[in-house]
Amino acid sequence: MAVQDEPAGSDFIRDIIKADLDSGKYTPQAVHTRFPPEPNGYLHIGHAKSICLNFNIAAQFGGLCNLRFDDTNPSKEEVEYVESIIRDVRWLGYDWQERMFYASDYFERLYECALGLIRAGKAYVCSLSPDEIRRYRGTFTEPGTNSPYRERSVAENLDLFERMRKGEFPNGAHVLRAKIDMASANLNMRDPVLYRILHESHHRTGEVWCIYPMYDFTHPLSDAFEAITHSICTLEFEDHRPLYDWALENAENLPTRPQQIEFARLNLTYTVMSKRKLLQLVREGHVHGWDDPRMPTISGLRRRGCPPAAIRAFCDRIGVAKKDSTVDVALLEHCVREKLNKTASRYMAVLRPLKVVIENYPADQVEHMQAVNNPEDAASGTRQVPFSREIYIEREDFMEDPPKKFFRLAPGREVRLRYAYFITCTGVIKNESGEVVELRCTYDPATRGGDAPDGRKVKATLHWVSAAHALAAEVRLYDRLFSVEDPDRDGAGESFLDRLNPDSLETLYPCFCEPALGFLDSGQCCQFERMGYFCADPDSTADRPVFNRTVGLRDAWARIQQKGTD
RNA sequence: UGGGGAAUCGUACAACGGCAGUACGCCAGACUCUGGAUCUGGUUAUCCAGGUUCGAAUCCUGGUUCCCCAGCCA
Repeated sequence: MAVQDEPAGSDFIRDIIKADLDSGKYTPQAVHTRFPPEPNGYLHIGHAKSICLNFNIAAQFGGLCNLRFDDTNPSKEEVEYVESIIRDVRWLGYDWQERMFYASDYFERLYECALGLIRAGKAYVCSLSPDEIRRYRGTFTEPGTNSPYRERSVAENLDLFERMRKGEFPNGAHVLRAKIDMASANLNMRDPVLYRILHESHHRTGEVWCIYPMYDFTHPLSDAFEAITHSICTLEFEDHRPLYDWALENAENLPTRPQQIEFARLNLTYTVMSKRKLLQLVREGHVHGWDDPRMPTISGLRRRGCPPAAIRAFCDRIGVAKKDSTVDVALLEHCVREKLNKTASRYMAVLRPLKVVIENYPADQVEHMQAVNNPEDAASGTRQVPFSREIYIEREDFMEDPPKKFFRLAPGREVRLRYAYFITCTGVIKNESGEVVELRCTYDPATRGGDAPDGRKVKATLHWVSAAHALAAEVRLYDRLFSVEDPDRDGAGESFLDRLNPDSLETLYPCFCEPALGFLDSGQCCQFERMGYFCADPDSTADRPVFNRTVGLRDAWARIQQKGTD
C-alpha cells in the first residue's frame, strides 16, 4: 500500500477480521479485500470511504486489496469511467500492484459455473417475458409462483443456454435462473436471474458475448476466484447475502469461501451522493462537468484543491458502522484546513481591490519586504514581496463608519500592512454615486517590516498587493452546491434541483496577486493570507491565472457580523 | 400488513455487565504581524416501557421510529 497515515482505529469489520485471525480461520497475509466499482460513473467521496476501508484494512492486517471493475452491464459502462476510476484511486494514494481485475475477465469461468449449475439441476432457462417474471415473483406478502419452464430437462436447459450464448435469440427471449424457492420471504431468493441476453458491445470483450451474468451471480464467484476473504459492501446488499452464500455453496470447484460484510454508506450534508443525481447535474449543465469543484466526486475535490491526505483523514475519522448517517461537511472542511494549514505556502492576493495611495511614500520607490512562506513550517523559508506607493487592499478591510468590533482600516485609524508598514487612513475618495473608490494614507517609516519601535500596537493586520507589480487573476469562489443540509429530502413537488445554491460559484476578475503567484503549477494549493486556501486551476493561462477557492479560513469576524444580523 | 437492518451529545464514532468517552460543530477566554493557527475551559446524549442483576447503553420481554428490498441495474 502506498500510503500509511495514522494507525487505523477499530470498528465492527476489523473486529470480525481480528476474530477470524484469532480463531485461526485465516492467517494475516491471507486477509484479502477488494474495491469493486462499476465503471458507470465517476467516483465520489462515498466511494473514498470504501476505498480507504478496503485498502487500509488489507494494509493493517498484512494482506492485500484488489481493484476490480464490476463490468457486467455493457449498456451502462464505458472506458472513460474505467480510466477516471484508476486515476482517482491512485490519486487517493492507493496501489493495487498487478492486481487490477475485471469481472469480464471471468466471463468464461462464470459461464462454466452456470453450466455446472444447470447440470446439477440448480438452474434453468426461463422463457417468461420480463413482465411475466415480475408477476410470477409475487409480492412482499404473497409468495411467488413457479415458472412453467422451471422443470425443463437438463438437456433442454443446456441446449437453450448454449444457444443463448451463440446469439440465436433476441434480448429478453430467455434468461437463466437459479432454482431456489419461489415462496421465500426474501425476494432475492425467488429464482433470481443469473444471465440475461444483451446484444450489446462490451467495452472490453467487444462482441464476444451476447449474454451477461448478473451481479448476484458474478460478485460472489469473482470474490472466490480472487480468494477474497472479506467482501465489504454497503447495507442495501444485506438482503442479497443469502444469495451470495447460495452461489458460493452451489457453484462447483470454488477455491475459497469469502464472507460478505455490510456497512452504511457515507452521506454528506449539503450535497447529493447518488450516481444518478450526479449524472443529472452533469448532463443538465447545473455544474460544468464531473470534475466541477462543487461536485463531491473525487475529481471535483481534486480540482477544488482538496489534498488526498485530507480525504483519507476524513474517512478515518467518520468511522464505520451499520447506522444510516449523514456526516457534517464541516468535518471534511476541517480535515482540508488541517492538512493545508501545515502544507500550503502563504501568499497575498486581493480579491476585491480597493486602491490605497500612501501619500508620504516616495513615488518612484520600490522596497522588497521579506515574508514568511509558512509559519507552520520553518523549512518553507521566506520570499520577497514588492511594496510601493500605490497598493490594493481588500475592499471589506475598510469601513468609513465602522461598528465597535471592526478592527480594520477606517478614517484616522492606524493598521499594519503585513510584513510592511503601519499606515493611517487620512482621506477617502468617492465617485459621484458615493462609493469609496480610493483611500489616502500615510505610513510610518519607522515601522518597516511591521513592528513599531515605540511598542505601540494596532488591532489589525491587512494583506495588500503593490499596484505596479500586481498580477491580475481570476478567482472562483466556490460554496456549497445546495442551500439545504439534506437536498434529498422529499418535499412538496420539489426535487433536489430546486435546492441548488444559486451562489455556489462567484467568479471574480480582476483580483490582484503578488507576483510569486504567477509561478504556481496547475493543481498546486496555497493560502491567500486571511482569505482562505486556493489552488491553481487548469484553466489558467500565462496572462490570466485562475484560482479556485478550496475552503475559506475560519472567520471570527464573519461570525460577529452574523450575530449582528440575527 | 412479508423479509432484512438500525436506534448513544447538534453531527459522526467509542464504551463489548462496572465512573457514558473522543472528534467535529457551537459558546467563552488566552495568545497572535493572518479576526488564521495554537492553547484553556464550557455546552449537550444512551428511542420508550417493563424485567434480570449489587450494578444495564450493553442481557431478556414488549413496543415505537427510521432505512433497504417486488430490475433481465449494481
